[in-house]
Amino acid sequence: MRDGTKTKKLIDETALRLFVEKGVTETTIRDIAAAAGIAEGTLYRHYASKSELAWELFSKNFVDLALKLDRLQQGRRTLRGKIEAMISQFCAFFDEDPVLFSYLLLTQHGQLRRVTPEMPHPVTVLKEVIAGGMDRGEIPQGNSNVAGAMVLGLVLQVAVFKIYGTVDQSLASLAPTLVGASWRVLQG
Amino acid sequence: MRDGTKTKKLIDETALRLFVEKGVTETTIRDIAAAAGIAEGTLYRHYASKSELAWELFSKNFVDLALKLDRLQQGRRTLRGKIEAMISQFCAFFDEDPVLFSYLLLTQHGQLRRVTPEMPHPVTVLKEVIAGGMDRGEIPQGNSNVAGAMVLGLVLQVAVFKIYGTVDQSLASLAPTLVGASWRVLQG
Amino acid sequence: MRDGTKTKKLIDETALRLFVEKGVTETTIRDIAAAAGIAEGTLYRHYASKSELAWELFSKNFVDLALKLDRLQQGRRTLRGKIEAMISQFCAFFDEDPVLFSYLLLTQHGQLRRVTPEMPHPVTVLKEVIAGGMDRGEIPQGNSNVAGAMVLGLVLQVAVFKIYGTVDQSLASLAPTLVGASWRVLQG
Amino acid sequence: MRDGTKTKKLIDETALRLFVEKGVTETTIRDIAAAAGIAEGTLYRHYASKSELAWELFSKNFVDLALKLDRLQQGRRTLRGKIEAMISQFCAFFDEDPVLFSYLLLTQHGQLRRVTPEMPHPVTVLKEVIAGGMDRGEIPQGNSNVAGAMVLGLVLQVAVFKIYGTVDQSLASLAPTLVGASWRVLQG
DNA sequence: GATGAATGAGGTTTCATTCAT
DNA sequence: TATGAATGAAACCTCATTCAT
Repeated sequence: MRDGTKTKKLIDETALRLFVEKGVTETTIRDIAAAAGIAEGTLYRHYASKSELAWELFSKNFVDLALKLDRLQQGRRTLRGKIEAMISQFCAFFDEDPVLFSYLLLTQHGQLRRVTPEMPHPVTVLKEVIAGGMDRGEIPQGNSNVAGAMVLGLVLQVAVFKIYGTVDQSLASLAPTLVGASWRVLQG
Repeated sequence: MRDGTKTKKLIDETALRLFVEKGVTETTIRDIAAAAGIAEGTLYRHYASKSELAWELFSKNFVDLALKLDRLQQGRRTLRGKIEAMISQFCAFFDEDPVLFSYLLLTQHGQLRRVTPEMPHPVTVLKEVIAGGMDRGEIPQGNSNVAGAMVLGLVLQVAVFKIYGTVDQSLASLAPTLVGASWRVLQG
Repeated sequence: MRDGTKTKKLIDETALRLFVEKGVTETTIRDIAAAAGIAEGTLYRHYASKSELAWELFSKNFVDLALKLDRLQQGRRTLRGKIEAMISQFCAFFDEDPVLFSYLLLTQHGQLRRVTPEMPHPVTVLKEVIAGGMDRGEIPQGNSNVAGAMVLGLVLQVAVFKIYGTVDQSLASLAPTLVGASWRVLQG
Repeated sequence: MRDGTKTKKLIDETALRLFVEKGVTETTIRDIAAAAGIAEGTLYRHYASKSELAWELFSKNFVDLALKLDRLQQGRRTLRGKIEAMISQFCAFFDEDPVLFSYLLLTQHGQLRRVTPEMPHPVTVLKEVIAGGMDRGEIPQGNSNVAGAMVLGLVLQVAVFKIYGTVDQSLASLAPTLVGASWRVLQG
């Protein structure tokens, strides 16, 4: 019997690439099928609809990232250590699979409406790590939502510039800079 | 003589609001016409196409922002002053017209492909301001693209959190925090 | 401006004819549009979907028939008179617009699931007329549902045979026969 | 040796039930396979196509009914006896397998186009029985097609009401009523 | 016989745009 | 300038059927 797993993986990779290249709405089922070398109907054996495909691609990896970051954070004691671990690993993940991270970054606003509060969320992880640091007196007290947003934005915007080619170094090589800057931001 | 200017303004406001609420692709000409209380065909008296409408709404305001920021920056001597002026005015603009800024922020990745290098660009302004500060020795030398990205991201992500309701203060009230954090970031 | 009323009427007539000729599911939007000489999209200016079209064609005429029968029935005093009026007029209606009645008869089981109890219903009219006759002692007491079914079936099956060509007289010419038979049925 | 007969029976029963519940066109091969717990492809080991399945289910049972009715009719001398035997047995059959009879009744108009004149047909049996009665002077002369339609409709519509729940007695318990009414109808 | 992934033709529907009024 | 019915290309999706296992 033919093995569906391989086909599904092919669909995932192809769709991800096209979604990043042209945007989700601009990518048609035909595009994906043609690029993957499968029939249009085949896609529907694996996903109920195009938006389900876009959503699964987003949410699976989004949750996955949150869980990974959380695990990393838990491996360190201090806020500085946690920030260091999360940022440098984020950079490493990004460099490993830039297409995936482009997808997560560029389509976030389209998909984020569907994220439920129960889903593990990278932003929540970061926010709570920072709040913990404030509680332990490692950094001054402050609004952890705002602090989280600033650290997050600082890192993500550099990633966006990398995607657009405005920045050309690898993210990993910029990790120390990002960690340093984040740390200084938190000294508010 | 029927006053086309009023109709155009109505279209602009309605489209902007719907684009933010549902996304550009998800908003149909019919939606806009219905919400504005005009006929579908009328829209084409004022814009050549839907994407022209989306683009004009984006580019006009985007360039306008760049020019405003540039004027502000020119009114100050020091990098610190320039940063202060730009960030606090950005916050004020945002608070004045959150819908417009939501549009600029949330649809940026869709429209940015069409931005030409000649167009005045907020990012360029910021980058050059920072480069100037480095040249004048006000902050340590470094990669001004990366530094610009970090400052930009820090501010914009707080704005995004404000849009999503994660942060609830006015941006203006957060301006000093943002300026302080930006300044510390630049001490790389 | 173009007048949509004419187009809608054209759609109605064409769809009705094709639905009868080939069945609702077997008739495609393309078929209807081609036969009516309009674009496929045009149909959707007048009906939200194909099934909405099929349903409106059914329910409007179904309710209409019920109301007409009820009005006829109210014009007569006795059960015999009411039955006479309803059956002979039903036959006249049928002869006038056999396509419409074929549609009502042949698609009834597909559409009947959507009929709500509040909708005026030919069967209800008939049943209540018969129940009234029983109450007034014009015919023996009995189960008015069963009696209604028998009278209804007797008339409709002849109509069905007429549609299939098994019977070739006009229904109007058979009306006296149907009235007589119905009356004898009710002497249960 | 795997027993294909069992699978076929399973398909038949499942398909029949679903065809009645949702209609033939509205039931997919997938529906049937899922409900029967078999693979989609398996169905094609037993039937050449879906419409073949629907047709066999219809025609086999339709012809079967015609033959049974004919045998019953032949066992009686008088028209009254023949009518009595056919109607009461029809009621018994219906009560035994309401799903099957629902299928025959509700899908008849879809399948009837495919019935050939050579096929034994319940309507033909009934018509000829009535014609015989007229010939023997048991009932007044008349149009046997019309008379057949009336008797048929009278019985079938009660069955339809039973299917829809408007009538709740068993058909068998209504058989005497139906026979009596039919007999009175034939006194035209 | 049985499986179920894959096919692809064809269906329904959407929607930016045009054009007669 | 404004209208809104009409267009038609193209999107998404369904599903009977095939075929490699």
